[in-house]
Amino acid sequence: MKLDQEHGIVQAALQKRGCRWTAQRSLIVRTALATHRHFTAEELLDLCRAVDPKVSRATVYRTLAVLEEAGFVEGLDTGDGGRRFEHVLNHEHHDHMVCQRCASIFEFRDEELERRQDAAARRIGFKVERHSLRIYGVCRDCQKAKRG
Amino acid sequence: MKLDQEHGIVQAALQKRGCRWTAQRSLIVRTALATHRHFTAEELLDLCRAVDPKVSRATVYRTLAVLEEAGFVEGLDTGDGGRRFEHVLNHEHHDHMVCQRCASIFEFRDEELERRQDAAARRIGFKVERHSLRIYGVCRDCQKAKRG
DNA sequence: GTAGGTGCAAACCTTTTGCAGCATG
DNA sequence: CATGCTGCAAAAGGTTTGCACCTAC
Repeated sequence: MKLDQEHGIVQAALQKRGCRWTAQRSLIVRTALATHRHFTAEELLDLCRAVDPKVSRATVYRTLAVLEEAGFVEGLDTGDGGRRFEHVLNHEHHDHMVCQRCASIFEFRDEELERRQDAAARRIGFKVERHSLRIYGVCRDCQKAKRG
Repeated sequence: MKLDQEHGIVQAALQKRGCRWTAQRSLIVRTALATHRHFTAEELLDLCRAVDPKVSRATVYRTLAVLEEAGFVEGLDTGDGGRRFEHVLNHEHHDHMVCQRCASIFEFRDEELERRQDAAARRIGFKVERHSLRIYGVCRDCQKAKRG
């Protein structure tokens, strides 16, 4: 199963970084990988607690921080102050369009966009670590709904 | 003076929206317009209190929300959970590079970037209202500092 | 006069932290 | 068996809200 494989990759990577592999981390990682949505920390906590009710909130936050640092998870601000995460394993980098009406998130990618961002940074000697591009607006369905 | 003129534009626009023009709003708007930095709500509060010590925190937050809705102010997440604002009056749109070491913010603009974003949105029928592009990394000075 | 704005303080929400006990490597 | 992880609960930080009073229109 693909999930087990990914789970193994994360385990190996974290252990290589000197982290211990606990039952909680295993559960949190598995749950995060299995979630094909952009989740909040609280949502992830709930999902984990459905399996093991005594996982603590602090552990979820701490594990998310580790995963983010290791590059397996990426945080994105939703523009309204909220924070959501997505796992990026076997997920090539992409940007997001966020519908302001239904909160749907659409992913897209444009190579030329990436290149030009790098070029702009190079121009002022800025070393890029990551970037975040979000386009806010109204998705096709909500435009229709409004009219209809 | 340019500031007075801008202040007048904001006043007119807010009144047209049915808002009342109070001494507090006037002060908050003037202060925000005069600040040529990316400020937090708390910093704006402090600046206002330097003039009138009894301006309340709630009023600053409420006014910032109105200004943002009216398009005079734009919020940007700093990537570390923080939120900063900038006024966008007579300020053409630009994107930001945020140094993760010294927190400096560099503004840049690339027409082709804008065009390609619009094109990507059009492709899926998404109506763009605004966008936010932030590049995180290390600025030239901090790269030097690290080496030196 | 009335709807909207204000100040205060408390509530809220999300995230972080201190600490004592526990389990991994 | 030492160090890192966990759970708990409390603290922290930023933002919002309820309410009574005030004021622009």
